[in-house]
Amino acid sequence: MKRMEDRVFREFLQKKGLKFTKERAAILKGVFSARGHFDPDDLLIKMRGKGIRVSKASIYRTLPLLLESGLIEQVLKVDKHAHYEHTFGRGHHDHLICLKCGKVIPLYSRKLEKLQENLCRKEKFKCLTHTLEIRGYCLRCNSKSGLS
Amino acid sequence: MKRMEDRVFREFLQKKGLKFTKERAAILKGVFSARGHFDPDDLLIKMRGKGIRVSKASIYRTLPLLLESGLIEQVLKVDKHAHYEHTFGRGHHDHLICLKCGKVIPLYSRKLEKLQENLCRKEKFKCLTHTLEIRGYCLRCNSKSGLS
DNA sequence: TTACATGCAAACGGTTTGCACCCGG
DNA sequence: CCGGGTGCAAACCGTTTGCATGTAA
Repeated sequence: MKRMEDRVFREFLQKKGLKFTKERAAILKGVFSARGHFDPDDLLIKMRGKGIRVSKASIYRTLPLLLESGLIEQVLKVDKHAHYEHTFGRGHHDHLICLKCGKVIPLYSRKLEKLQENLCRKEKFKCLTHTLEIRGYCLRCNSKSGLS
Repeated sequence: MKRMEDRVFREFLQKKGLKFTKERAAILKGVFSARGHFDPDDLLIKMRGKGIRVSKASIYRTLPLLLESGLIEQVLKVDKHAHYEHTFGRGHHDHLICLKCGKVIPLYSRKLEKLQENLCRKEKFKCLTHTLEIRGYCLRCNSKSGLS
């Protein structure tokens, strides 16, 4: 009774000429038994608690692979290496971020802001600020390269 | 010919019983002469380049004040201390994050997703993924406390 | 005059890396 | 058998902090 995500990951690794080791299998299992968010350390502690021994390094090396394979998403990147921009006298806006050239394109949509407000109201959540980052390829990079 | 943001910052500091030092004035000026994004180190280097001497520590201590005063916004918090969640077999969703209790409430809106797609199309941006984080107070925390 | 601020350098802490050994294909 | 993987511990590096000194109000 193999789990679906096992197959996905295995095939992803195979395609890249990488190996499906028992450590990677264990990490995958740990990730998928997490109920909500986790950070690498959470994961390590939880696995240790279950008597599974993997190194912190392996976790750090495996998570990007899971990310790349689409099995997990990165959320809530907090605190470290902060970037800022001054907004006084300018409006709030969100960002389109090109994954190839790193260009950051500001984006503002009144409709988008309104919609977010409505959603918060529906959840009875008092919204103070928000950050929207859309990642992908800008026109220039998208046309330049055949594919990702 | 004092700049508007000087006044705003000065008043903000005064209200908190803090001082408007020449270093803080210099940092403010540096921040407002930045064209786009910057990180603390960018700022330091740029200021050094102009012969302005402030310590890295002062920059790190001043940016949160500027943030709190509403003069700048934090964007693109990258890389460090990453959080993940597995998404395979579950849908993509965004997050409401309570600044008091830290609770994370998943949020999904088809309308929101669609709108983002449209905006990208308009910008000729090939969207791959996005992250939306709305920060504020959850129902429980918002009603519990008098004010922010 | 007296908190509060500054600069410096050391400490912190999450993440990455070098290396010797291990193992999946 | 071999190229990639692992664990360990050290290195990294952005950020924070302790402390002696400086200064705005």
